[in-house]
Amino acid sequence: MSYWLFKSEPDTFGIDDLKARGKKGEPWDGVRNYQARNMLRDDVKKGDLIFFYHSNTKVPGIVGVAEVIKDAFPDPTQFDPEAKYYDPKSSQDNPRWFCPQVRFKSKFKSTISLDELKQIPALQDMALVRKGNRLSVMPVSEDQWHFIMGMVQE
DNA sequence: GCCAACGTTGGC
DNA sequence: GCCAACGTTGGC
Repeated sequence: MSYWLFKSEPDTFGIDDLKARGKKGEPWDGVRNYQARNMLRDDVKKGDLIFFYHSNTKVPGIVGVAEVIKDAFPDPTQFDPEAKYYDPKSSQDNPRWFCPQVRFKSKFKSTISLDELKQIPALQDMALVRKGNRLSVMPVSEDQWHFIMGMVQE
């Protein structure tokens, strides 16, 4: 099993939105970056756990945990001319973008802020805390996962 | 809202 | 294949 961190803007789709989807979860669609795509398509697997990260908000940080309930499949929004994430260069025969299905697992009592994470020496290898990083999907090591879970308030 | 960082596009 | 122009991300 692997661990991940997925970013999302709470104004667009936050952890409460995922919670509201209930058991069936939500396709993690709209990712349009090749590095992130490759991870979603090749490495993110059913059963993996995800830190849900809120970006572009007052206090950016990890707000809870989600789980992958289905391996990635072609992202339907790339084929829909009406969709924000429509990609005219993609085709049904040769889809370019993929999304796994994810489901809400838990929400932390308080956000583990980016600011806090940056101050922890054990987490300096995380892409998240490195300057200029814009990846919206990134791997989290088992050690990092457990360390961060240890910061969660009861 | 600003802007640094970085990815993508397209002319050559 | 280079690289300038442009677009997007995301912290602040």
